[in-house]
Amino acid sequence: MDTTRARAHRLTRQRKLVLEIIKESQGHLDAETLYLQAKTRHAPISLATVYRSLAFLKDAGLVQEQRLGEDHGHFESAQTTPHYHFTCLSCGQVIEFEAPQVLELARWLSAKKNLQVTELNLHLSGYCAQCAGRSQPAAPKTRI
Amino acid sequence: MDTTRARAHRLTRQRKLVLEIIKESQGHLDAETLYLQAKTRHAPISLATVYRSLAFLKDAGLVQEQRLGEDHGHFESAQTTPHYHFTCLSCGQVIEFEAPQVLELARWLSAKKNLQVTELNLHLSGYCAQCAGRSQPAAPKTRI
DNA sequence: GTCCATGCAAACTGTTTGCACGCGC
DNA sequence: GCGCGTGCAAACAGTTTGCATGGAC
Repeated sequence: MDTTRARAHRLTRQRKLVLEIIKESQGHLDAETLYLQAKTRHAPISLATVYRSLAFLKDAGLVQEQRLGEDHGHFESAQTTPHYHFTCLSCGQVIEFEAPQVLELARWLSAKKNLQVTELNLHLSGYCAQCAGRSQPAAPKTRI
Repeated sequence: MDTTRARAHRLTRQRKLVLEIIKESQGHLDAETLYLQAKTRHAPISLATVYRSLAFLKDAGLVQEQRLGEDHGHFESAQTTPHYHFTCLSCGQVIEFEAPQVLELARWLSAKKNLQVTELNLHLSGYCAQCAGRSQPAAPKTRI
């Protein structure tokens, strides 16, 4: 009945572990990698629990999920400064960058079309400085 | 040996059909919907062929794939003017919009970090004008 | 002691693939 | 008629879920 009543959540070893690994890695882990990293540590954890913990932490606003052009999700520690991602199609490295213009754009759109924007996802891909130097196989159909 | 030699591609009924449906729909179909629409027409086609045709057409630059925050892909006819998408989390409608600033942003980033950007994906979600009017269940954790 | 969280395995969704047949060229 | 495209079903990856047990509070 009382929907405002906070549910009793438990801070288990596994949840702490998942959050810890994400924070330490500083990167963009997928669930599988996270699971494997957890295994290399002593802690026993199952893949299902990794997913459940991630869902929990995401819901709590402690981690964020990203879709970096792959068919599976990547997770990173929630940050205060919004930032975006560039993925190199050749070497796979992910570069983070800030771009305040994006928020302006969101506000502009918000006002123009009267939308309430709650999520924003900007993802670029292409070739990083190093990889662009090497000869690309044919013209990498530049669509932009 | 001759990598520049064009492969002989065939324009089969199924491929024509897939392209036709995408063009007519004007929308953002996923493979399943596309498959069902094809079935309602006379044409016999399998889901596997839908995927294969989409891959083919995508490769040919005739259709583009979008990830609209869902766990599955959406496809639309390739357009000359770049545009982006907003998905309403409440009613599910997809709103397209143009935003030249985005390309400027990409160029800016390209120059600043010396990247070669070939793909750009900007996706917003939140609540549309109609849905934002109705009372939302609690504060829709606005992260932006 | 109560209940939520976990582990396991099975289910599930979206997508891809191997192989034999069919059909565009 | 050659060889690519198709259909079918099975395989696949990532993710979710049912149920019995375990552990946080």
